[in-house]
Amino acid sequence: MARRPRRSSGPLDFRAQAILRAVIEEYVTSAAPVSSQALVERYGLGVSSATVRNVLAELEAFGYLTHPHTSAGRVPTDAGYRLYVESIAEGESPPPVEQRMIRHQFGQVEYASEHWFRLAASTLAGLTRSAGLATPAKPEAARIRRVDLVAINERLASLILVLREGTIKQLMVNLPAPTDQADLAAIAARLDDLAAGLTADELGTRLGRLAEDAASGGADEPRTMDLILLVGGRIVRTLREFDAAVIEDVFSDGLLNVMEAPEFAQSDKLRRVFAALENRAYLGRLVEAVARAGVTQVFIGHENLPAEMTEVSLVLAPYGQPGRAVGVVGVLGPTRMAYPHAIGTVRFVSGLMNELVEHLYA
Amino acid sequence: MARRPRRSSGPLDFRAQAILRAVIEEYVTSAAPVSSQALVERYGLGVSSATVRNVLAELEAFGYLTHPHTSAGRVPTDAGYRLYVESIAEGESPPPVEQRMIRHQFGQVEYASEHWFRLAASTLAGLTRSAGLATPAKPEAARIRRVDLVAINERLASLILVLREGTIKQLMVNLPAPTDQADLAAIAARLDDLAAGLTADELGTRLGRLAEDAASGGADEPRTMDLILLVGGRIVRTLREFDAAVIEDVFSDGLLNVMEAPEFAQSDKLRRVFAALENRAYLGRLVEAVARAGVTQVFIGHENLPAEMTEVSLVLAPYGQPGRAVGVVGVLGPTRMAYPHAIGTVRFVSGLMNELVEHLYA
DNA sequence: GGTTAGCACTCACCACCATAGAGTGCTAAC
DNA sequence: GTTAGCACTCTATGGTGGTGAGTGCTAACC
Repeated sequence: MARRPRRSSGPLDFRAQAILRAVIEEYVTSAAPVSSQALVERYGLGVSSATVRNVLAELEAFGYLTHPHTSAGRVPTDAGYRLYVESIAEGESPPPVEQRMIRHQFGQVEYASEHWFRLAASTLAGLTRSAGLATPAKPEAARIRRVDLVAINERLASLILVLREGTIKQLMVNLPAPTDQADLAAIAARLDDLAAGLTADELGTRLGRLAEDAASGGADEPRTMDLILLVGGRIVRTLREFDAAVIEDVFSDGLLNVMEAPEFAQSDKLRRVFAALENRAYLGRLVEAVARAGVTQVFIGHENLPAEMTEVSLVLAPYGQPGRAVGVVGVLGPTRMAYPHAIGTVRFVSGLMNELVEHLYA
Repeated sequence: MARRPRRSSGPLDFRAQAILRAVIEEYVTSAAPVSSQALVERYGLGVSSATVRNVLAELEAFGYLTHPHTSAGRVPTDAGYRLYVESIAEGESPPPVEQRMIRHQFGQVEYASEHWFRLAASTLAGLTRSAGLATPAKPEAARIRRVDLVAINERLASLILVLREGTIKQLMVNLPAPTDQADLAAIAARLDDLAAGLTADELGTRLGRLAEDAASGGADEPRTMDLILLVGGRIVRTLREFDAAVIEDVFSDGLLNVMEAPEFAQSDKLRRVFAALENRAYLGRLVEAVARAGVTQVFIGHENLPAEMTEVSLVLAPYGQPGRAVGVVGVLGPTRMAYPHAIGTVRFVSGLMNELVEHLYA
């Protein structure tokens, strides 16, 4: 039931928007319902508390605010936060001093390694006092750069796949018959030739053809050929799994920051937040959505479908090169979050990651 | 202040021990202070509640039990749990059906991969309804099995180290001058020759000698030699770091199980448990102690020094081959834990991991 | 028309008290 | 050494009244 639009063409006049903004900013710092008087005192609104009350009632009618109970102040709803967030697009970037410090820290760290993503997560956590999240950049369809086989013992070998972006997959292969390092090296060389530059599907078809040739009496010894097909099959399967996996890993840091927020003083809420963070499947889906969309997104409270996440918000930004490899960085905090600061910080870090990733494709 | 030892030579007579055991077992299931009457009703003690009360008072004087307040039942102290744990050495292994199921699950999983340790952690978590922990087996001094270099772009290469046990280390190397894959392959081959089978220290001295030879006019082109020394140095450093790291990774699962325990209903306690689990440094130290000692150990409440951990207990068991590679599996739960079950389960899983690891050295 | 002072009303919060019940410690009898 | 019995202690529960914050509404004001 929409009601009395007033004074301006939009559903919400300018003053109402300013007051909504004030309520949110006050609530973000105080964590307590905001009264009309507090708004008049702390924000130069130039009207009396009675007038503010009228506007607050209006904002509540539109669904942007609520009331815990009759004699309490106002609290923003998810819709209120949403409206607010839409109005701040860019956010507040960290001050230049901090930007330099962060750049410096990234310079200190092993390039493109796990440490990189841990650092991104912990930087975000530190700057926003929320939980920081970071996922490695992942290509859409992995391409093989190098195949290697190392004998662990005569029935067990370690298969090493280097992908185009430098990531590595390793797995153990049980050998059907005792095989020494020399034989393995030969097989690895064949596979390296065969697979270099290919995706899972391309390698799959090429192996298929090879198998046909072999059946009609190819050049190779049958035992060698069997091994090539065996290991090749494993490679294809591993790559397919990797491609299918939404997001390989979500590094997180600073969960304790979130848990210290007063809204999680009741232990069941605390538990739910924790469960939300553990639920990597869902987190992965959000992350994927952001990676696909290619723009910074904010998920607020109930917009994050699972029940555990209704009291938290996420700010996620993609980085990397669309079509080649994309990762996501972001923060997770209580819905009562300093959005401009969070958005600005996440954008800055994603920009930084962007620059850094470029070198991988230079 | 020790007091009135009675009836038997030891500080605690047989009946007192039985009652202590009963208190603990009752408390473990009920999570509430145990009254003298509950003990008489549920455990066939053959005496009246008044007699039990006398014994309880005695046990309290010895420090094995406490009182939350005058009119409450008894609760075991850490010392009480300790005495109890000392008396159950072996613990209760899982029933054969479950043992078979677990073995089967391990069979389904990628050999010696990350999944292995995740599975160990989640199996332990599931069986004990606590948090499960597992660390990969880590050698005392890593030995190189294989060195490889893959060009990412002309100024950036991926350095791949395969260690003797099949674990892999990967790092990025910035190249001082543009270098193509062919040159890299040559350098990698030289390093592979040079480093195979060596530890960090051994490789370090060998590189030192090489540098001397080169200074006095060696066979190689100086640019090649520089690169070999550069990359060689990185290898030595990486290996040293790896050796120094107490424990590479602690996989954990089922933290939510622990958080659901009623003793963590207050959110600050919950937070502390969570902080304890996050504090990998300390967990690492305990794990290392167990790896060194080579036997299953139980850490109870205050015995786990940091303040966050005073309300949790750990059961940790080593696996692997002493002197070659050792890892640790275990569980973390509230001090009010079903110790016999936890100990038995942890021992079973560590035994299983032992068997599995043996294949790596077969 | 919008704005504002004033006031009645609502409701969470707190302190206070009384009661009930659980479980002990002690004493005296067995 | 054991036990029945009882006084005692302390928590937990629920009800009560007062306080204060903050609203919503009305009527006057500009």
